[in-house]
Amino acid sequence: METGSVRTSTGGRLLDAAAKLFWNKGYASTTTREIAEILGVRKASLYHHIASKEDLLFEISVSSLERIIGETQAAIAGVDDPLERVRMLVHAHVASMIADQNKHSVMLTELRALSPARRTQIVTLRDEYEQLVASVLDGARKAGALRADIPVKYLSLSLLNLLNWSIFWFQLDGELSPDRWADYLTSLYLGGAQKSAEGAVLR
Amino acid sequence: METGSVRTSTGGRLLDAAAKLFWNKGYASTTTREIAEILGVRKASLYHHIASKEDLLFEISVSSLERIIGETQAAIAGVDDPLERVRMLVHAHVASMIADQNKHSVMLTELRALSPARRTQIVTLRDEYEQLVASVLDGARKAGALRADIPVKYLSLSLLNLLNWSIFWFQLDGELSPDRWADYLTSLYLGGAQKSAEGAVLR
DNA sequence: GTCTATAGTGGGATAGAC
DNA sequence: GTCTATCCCACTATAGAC
Repeated sequence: METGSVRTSTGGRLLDAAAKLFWNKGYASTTTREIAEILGVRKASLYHHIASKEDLLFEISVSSLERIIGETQAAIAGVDDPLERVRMLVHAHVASMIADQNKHSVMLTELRALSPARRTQIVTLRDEYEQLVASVLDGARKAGALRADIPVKYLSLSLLNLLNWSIFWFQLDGELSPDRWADYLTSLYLGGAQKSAEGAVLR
Repeated sequence: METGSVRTSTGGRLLDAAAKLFWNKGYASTTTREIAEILGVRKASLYHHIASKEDLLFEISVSSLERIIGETQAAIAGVDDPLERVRMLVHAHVASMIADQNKHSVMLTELRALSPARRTQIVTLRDEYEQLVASVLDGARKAGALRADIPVKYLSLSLLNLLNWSIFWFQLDGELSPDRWADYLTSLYLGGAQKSAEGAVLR
């Protein structure tokens, strides 16, 4: 986790502070002064830890994606039942996303602000994750557990829409726990919203 | 449509040009000079048509929401069957969204950049639309067509996630037509991804 | 590792001629 | 309705002391 860069106290808090501001105000509208204020230092001091503001956005994006990829892979490792793999994936995605809500939101919405070279790196990581999701679904489809009349590509994009964009309204302090939301999502995604699906795959 | 403000040639193209740039680069990173360049004028000339850059973002958001509200209401008016109303809503939403892709994307992602007073106005319009969706779903649920084991609030948020965030990867020139995507979405949302749903509500 | 001070740039918006 | 010229401001990043 900490390999490759020194993480002092200020350095460690830097990413979280930046993610919070980038998410609340947007990357371009957040000033280095505001980030420094949260950390209790002057803005010039930031440049001892980073080379540029864009570094922060890049590291936030990488960190968010590596976490979600790692935790999702871990959750489905060793699980054989095709539909159970889907359930595990949904739960891991929701949990990881909510544990890292600011970073994840920023990664999803601020890709445009990165330089082309770094944007490519993030897109590659995203593709890697989308491939993981698609392969879980494709496995379930090949096992006869998922419908075959809609291309896996769109089954996959739909699940990602449901998963990713929950983050914009999900409130940790609300009445809904991450696990319960993951249950709703799984049941709805697999069983549908129709009456006949009532109780489907809800545990 | 044109009531309340004069829409000269430059004025009319202004919103579209701004929406395109705001979507490609983000609101904060788009300069008035770039907008002017597209229109073939100097940036000072923009201020004959608008009072501020923020005006553009506000008008884009209002225009996008009024369109989607209007077209969705029109699509379900006079339709009685509860599930058919859901289908109509999905088709109208997808069509309207894609016809106005830049504006709609900007409305969804740049809310933060508006001043509090104007943000409130946009949030009110969004709430109005979400109420419309929730009421269609609630009608179907009360008619016994939708499951009752998941609160309508979450049935509604899930459908909005599926609908709204398609816009970020949907390509009009791709192999998928808006109507076909709406069919997939309807079938998936109502019937689910499981094998047993195969062919569900697909026309 | 943090500070003060400032360089250097580019932004939104305005003045006033045409 | 568009232009040139410019104001004023805030930003990122750097220099160099401590």
